[in-house]
Amino acid sequence: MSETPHRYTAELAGTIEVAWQDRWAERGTFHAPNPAGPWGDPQAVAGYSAGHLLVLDMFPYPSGAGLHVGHPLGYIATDVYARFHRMLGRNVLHCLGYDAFGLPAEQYAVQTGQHPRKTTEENITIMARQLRRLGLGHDDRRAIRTIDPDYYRWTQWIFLQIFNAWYDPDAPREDGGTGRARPIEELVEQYRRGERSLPAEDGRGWEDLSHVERAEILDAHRLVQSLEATVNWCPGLGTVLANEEVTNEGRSDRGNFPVFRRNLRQWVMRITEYADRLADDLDRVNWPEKVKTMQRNWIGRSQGAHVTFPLADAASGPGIEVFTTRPDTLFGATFMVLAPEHPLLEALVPDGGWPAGTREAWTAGAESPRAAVEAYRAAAAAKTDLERQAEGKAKTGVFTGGWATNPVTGARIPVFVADYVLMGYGTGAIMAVPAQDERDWDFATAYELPIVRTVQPPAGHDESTAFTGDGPAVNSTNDELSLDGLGVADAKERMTAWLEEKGLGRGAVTYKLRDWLFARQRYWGEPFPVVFDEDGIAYGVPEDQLPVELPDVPDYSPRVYDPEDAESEPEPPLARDRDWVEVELDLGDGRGRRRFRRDTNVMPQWAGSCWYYLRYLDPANAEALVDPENESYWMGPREQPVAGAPTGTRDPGGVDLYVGGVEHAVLHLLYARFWHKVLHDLGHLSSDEPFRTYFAQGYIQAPAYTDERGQYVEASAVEEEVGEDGQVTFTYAGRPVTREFGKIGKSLKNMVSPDDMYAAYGADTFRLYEMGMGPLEQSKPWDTRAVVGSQRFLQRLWRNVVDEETGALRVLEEAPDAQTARVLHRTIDAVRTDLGELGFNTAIARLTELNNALTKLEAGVPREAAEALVLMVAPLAPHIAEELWMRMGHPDSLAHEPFPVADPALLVDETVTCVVQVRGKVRDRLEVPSDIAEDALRELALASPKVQASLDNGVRTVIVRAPKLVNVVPA
RNA sequence: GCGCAAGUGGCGGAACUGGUAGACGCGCCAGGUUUAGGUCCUGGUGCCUUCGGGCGUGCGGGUUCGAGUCCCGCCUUGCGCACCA
Repeated sequence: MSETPHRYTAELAGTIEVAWQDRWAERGTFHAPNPAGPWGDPQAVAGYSAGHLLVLDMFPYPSGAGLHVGHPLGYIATDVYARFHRMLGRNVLHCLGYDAFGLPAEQYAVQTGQHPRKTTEENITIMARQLRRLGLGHDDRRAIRTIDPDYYRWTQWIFLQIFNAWYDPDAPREDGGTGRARPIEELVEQYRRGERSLPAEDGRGWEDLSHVERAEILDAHRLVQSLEATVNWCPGLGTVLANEEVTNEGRSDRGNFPVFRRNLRQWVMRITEYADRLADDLDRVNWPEKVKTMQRNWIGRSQGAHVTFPLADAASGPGIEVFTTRPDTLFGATFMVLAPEHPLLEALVPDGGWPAGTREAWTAGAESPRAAVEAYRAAAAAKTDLERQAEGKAKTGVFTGGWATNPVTGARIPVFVADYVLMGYGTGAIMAVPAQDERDWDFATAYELPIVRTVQPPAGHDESTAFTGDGPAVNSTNDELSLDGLGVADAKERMTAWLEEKGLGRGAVTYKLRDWLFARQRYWGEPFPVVFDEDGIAYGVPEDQLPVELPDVPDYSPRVYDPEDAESEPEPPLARDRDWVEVELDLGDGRGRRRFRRDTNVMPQWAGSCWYYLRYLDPANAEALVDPENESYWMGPREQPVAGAPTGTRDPGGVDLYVGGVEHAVLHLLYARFWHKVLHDLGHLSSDEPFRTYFAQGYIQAPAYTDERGQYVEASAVEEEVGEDGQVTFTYAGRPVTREFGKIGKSLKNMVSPDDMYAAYGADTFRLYEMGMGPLEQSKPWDTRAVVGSQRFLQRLWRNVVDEETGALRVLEEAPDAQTARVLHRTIDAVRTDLGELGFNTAIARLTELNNALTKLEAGVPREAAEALVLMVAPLAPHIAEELWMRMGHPDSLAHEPFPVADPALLVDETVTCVVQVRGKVRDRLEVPSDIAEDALRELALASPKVQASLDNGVRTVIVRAPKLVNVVPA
């Protein structure tokens, strides 16, 4: 390579980097002291004048393929931020553990025919080595792993907390709202004292009930329940999945297998109890609006009313209950629609032929309502979600033969069955108001149904369409009630009040959010800390018997099926281990040792990642999942609410900065918030949200190439050529290929490993390149060729301090000249601001300018400037900075050295360039004193010959913005 | 279809509350070091130009002394939601 022996090459960088990584580890440089718990060191904590900061990365899953250059992006960003704040005098907690249970780990193990623990641990070893080589300033004592019994013991403990809790919607909260989780014993106490009436009103008290009866009552209140429910069964994975894990196309998030609806008994977490708080508290956190919107959409809260429509022909009966967000349009409800799965259909359809008033279009050509409805239901049941979607928005349906009564008009209205109404939302039945709803309009026009406008559309509204906007109510009067003239909001209120008064309906809120299906019929996960007795009653395993360890089984593969086999049944691997399943335990309930059956499901991957950040705070604590003092120190609410929060909002506490990809916007971020709130309600946590500030990082994309068949070819073997005409072409093995940019990975054959970067450039160069590419939130293309720019920066920095020939120090023991001092302090000022705002790319640009300016100093670089530059580079490229700092005579690490502070006096230049414009176009530039008076500047500008030359007819106005701009407006 | 972002040199990207468009880097061009290539160093680099200047931030309008930035309409790309009553 180079003849100069002390040149900053990749080899030298590698030597320096590994040496510093060892020193940091030996010295425990990044150990953050805790105020309490097993590592409690209150004195050390008190030594931090500028407070504390908790920085967090999304919990990584150790993949079998190793890291690619996209993975470290966020880790580097949080590391730079953490190191910067450490230099500002804060006690910074930053670490990283491993989310190692779950489907991908298990699939990888099954593929390679090895035990998942073995492959997972090997993968962790590889990943830990790759990450260590990056030089992240992590507190390595806190590198927890979800698969360790010491960790999942607490995952199980949290499960039991949730299992042994119920949601009391009337309990006051300290934030002024009502509704919170409470220990189930408090519910038992209420029943025992008779403060709460028992469901069966047969005069018996709590003590008179059998243990089965009591269990039934309590189980119906628990925040984790075992329910017979419609679940997403995925034969290809051999397990059921949560709604969040099923894509819009009705396939599994992992593996893209078909998912079928089945009724099965499963564990369900009652996240819906928290729907309101999960939606409302988004106002209190500093997150990207986009992610907040995604969570709000997923929760899908809508305000409206439940209204009951009596059946027209039955003397009595329950009627049809609907949910509507537009009770104001009730006068315009001219028909009703039930979902094909609606349970009332059976009773509603009359025997015999079509009733009087049936139109030809309603019958689908069938002989009778029963035949028509049965055919329609069968057709709907046979359709997958994908097929329903493929049919677009064309409305189909048939008349049920049944009639209902519009409760406000008294009109007899037909009841249809149609698949545009979904059983899974609201009540599975709607009142159809074609005039004010596009879907109902489409159906009404297709089936010749009446349309009555009850909101007056504005002039110019297309009369062949529904009107869904605001306007005065019309045609909305009966003997007791008139909405006419009212706006939508007032009309809703009036109508809801009237319905409530008449007992026909009541205001209601519905949610799209469903309860969280929590069990997986797989092997590689946390066992449920639950056992069943011979009556099928579930008991939590006592705390002192945790963890329930995952047994080693000879056959850990899940039973998977033909992905299309909807009729297959889940079969958990743990069920095959009879010795484990059948167990004799003393639950400590005074009934002695009894025989039980263990739960053979395991928890979903989200379980371990729902709370890992809490364990980071106190990983060695054997008494509690986290010492309350540690939790409130690191995560407790702060004085100030987050930026942009509505006035009066209180800070919810939580992690100070969370960085990760937006793909977890709904899944992980929602589940973790839910668990956190439960633990908060039960008094275990002072914070009320897990992630106060969340930053969604962009992705690094890399070029991928396809050949003429559209197949991806190995990107690293593609050659680039610039033709005579300047056109760039790409070839692979001599044949032309087409370039695109996409996610880095095996499937696009465009892997770039950080290991290659360490070898070719060193970790500092790699870090600098990733941080300099552009804004953190943006996705941007990887370009290995461009990495050299970052290396040149570090080589110049090195040369500014160290003589390449001799290795001797080159810094001058004299003060910088005035100009250098100005550049230095302007850089300090800018870099401080940029690093605080995650503006790493602009910080690097400013540091590059300073570095280049110092390079040009013939005599050498003054120590003051060199040291400040090294300290400012330290968060970004820590190894070279430590090395130069040491060579400049400092024996201690610079990790806790104060970050340079700009001298305000040096931020103002003596002279500035003033731009002189004529009609907004630049005509001249003048060097002027920066404190020049407006009048003097005006004179100077008008005197400019270039300005005079472009003024023919004199001057109308002169706008002066001293000292930087003058704009002359000609007459 | 609805909603939200974003469109700036050959490329990644700068530009604070409207005030010098293109910081910094890649690439490219020229020169230097080197036996040569590469590395490295120095300088140049938006486009056009008759060398006066003209034109330039997706397109078309507008507000303003002055617009990448503000307003209106469109186009493109990306993301999210998608019969949610």
